[in-house]
Amino acid sequence: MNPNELSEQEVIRRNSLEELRKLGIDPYPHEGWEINASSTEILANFNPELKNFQEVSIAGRIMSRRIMGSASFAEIQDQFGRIQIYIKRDDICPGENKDLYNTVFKKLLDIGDFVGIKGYVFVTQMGETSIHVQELKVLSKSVRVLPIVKEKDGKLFDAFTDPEQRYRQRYVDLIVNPSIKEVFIKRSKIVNTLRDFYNSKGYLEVETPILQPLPGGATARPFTTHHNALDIPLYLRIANELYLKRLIVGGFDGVYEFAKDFRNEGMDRTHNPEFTVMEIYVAYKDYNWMMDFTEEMLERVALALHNTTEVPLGDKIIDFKRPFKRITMVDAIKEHTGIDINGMDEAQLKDVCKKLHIEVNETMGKGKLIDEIFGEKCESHYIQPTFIMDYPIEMSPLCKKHRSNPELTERFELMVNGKELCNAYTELNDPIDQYERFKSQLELSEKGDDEAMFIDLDFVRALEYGMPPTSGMGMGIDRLAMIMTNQVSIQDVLFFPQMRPEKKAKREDDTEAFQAMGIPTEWIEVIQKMGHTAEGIKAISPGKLHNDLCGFKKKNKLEIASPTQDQVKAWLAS
RNA sequence: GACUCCGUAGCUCAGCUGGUAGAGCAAUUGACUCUUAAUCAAUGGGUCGAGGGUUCGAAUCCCUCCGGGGUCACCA
Repeated sequence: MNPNELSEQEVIRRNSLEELRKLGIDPYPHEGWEINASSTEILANFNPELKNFQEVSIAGRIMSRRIMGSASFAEIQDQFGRIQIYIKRDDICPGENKDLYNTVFKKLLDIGDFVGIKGYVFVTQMGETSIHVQELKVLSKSVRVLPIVKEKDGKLFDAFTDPEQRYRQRYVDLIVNPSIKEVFIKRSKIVNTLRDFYNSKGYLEVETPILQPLPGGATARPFTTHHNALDIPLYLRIANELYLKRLIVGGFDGVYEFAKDFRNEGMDRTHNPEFTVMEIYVAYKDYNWMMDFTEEMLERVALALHNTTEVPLGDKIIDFKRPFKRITMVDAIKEHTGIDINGMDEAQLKDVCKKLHIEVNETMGKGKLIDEIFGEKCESHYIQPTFIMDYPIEMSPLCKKHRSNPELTERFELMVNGKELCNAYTELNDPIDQYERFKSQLELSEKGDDEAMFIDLDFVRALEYGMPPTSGMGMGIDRLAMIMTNQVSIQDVLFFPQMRPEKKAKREDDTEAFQAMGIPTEWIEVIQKMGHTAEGIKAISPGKLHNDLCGFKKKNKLEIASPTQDQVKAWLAS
């Protein structure tokens, strides 16, 4: 069927628009509607003895209707929830004219329409708090049919669960699956809690460029774009680290940013091309201080959301109670493989990898090898929040060398549920060392590592002016939201996860081309309805086209003469 | 990228080893003044994701493509 054609129910709803207008009712009125109560507020606080809520005015979507002759029940859904309304014909139509009830409410309104109602709250014989409607107004008509989800005793019937439709049409998901809203309300609360925490310490929220001439601060493939006036390539940021540290150089002692980062890499349950990262940099601190800070921060978030440090996640409970376990990377590997890699060279590490059945290749240096061992054998074991400390220097070109071991850096990652949640350094502020590190990244890149960092000379210049000792930390907000709201997929904590665009139905108007082929006008119409193009139709066998056309005619009972097989052959031959 | 499963009415789903497309909700018409997955009666609604093949005959079997889910790989 032609996608531009309306379904039966859509036609009916569009007709209702006209019927409403004929009755002098604007289905899309301009003026607002005063709201003095919400569904949840009424349900929580109504008390028949107090006689409160006797003049309520609310607005929302009609989500169900039960019509019984001259009285009806319906459910109205507002921002917070649903409440039942009771409509009696003679109450909303006190005079002779019963159109508002008989025609407008019963026939022209549908599930999904917005209405405003005024009335008083009461409890029905079945014991449900409801609004007795005294005034009803159409606020906005819906001409597309919502999925109908019903619920009884907490059980859902015909739930709207198809992930593709839920993500592509999130608005529908939010309307019919109210629990989805909760996830995003919690996400907002997470961000607010973090922001309040940082502000209470006196740190400054800042904004830094998303369009960057050099994509720095992380190892990842960027999206590339182009600035026309400057005629230069620009990259969407993969991290904001280097800009925030420039601000520390500039004299701010604490800066943070909630940043959308963009990485042109694979997508799966935990990766979306654009995602949100919070990065914070604090002067005169080191990574030990940052571990304490991170613990306090996450404990606060857990308490703000759950009133306890224990957070359910799948079949596990994650406990964010301070302090978290701390272990060095070398000890973590020792713990899970029994092998002490301390002091090993590249060849020895490769042997270890072989013994552990970890694939290696020529481009891998010491750092990468250690990272592989950790990733394969250790990472997934850290379910409860655990700081993994002291990473190999090759993997951390922006991080200060360890104060007691020059092969390591003062870096930690916080593992939760077997995944990285935070990443933090004692920041490298030695400009000479930083330049050398950038240069060795260049060597890695020449060796074939396609995600080694670019040299950012302006950043080195900034460090040359002097940066105070600083510790910085980055945290994936999407991942934090997944943990705190018990979701397994990043798509469930993003309103609009990236999807392949929907295939557009081609609507080419090839009327002239069809005419040139000698096809009669009445059949051109049919061919277009069947979705054929002038080019495409030539690839169809004349026999099949003949059959299809005659079949279409029969099916739709068209009063036009069938073409002969030879005629069809002639059209296609031209 | 590999493997695997899925795509049937507005929605949720049946449809066996090929033989004229089914149900519930929603819709339409009617009944009904406290219902709540309201109920009762009647009615309409589908080129079964797209294209090709096998066959007298394909929603069903085969191939290609499109879209999506899951697992893995790559990637933080």
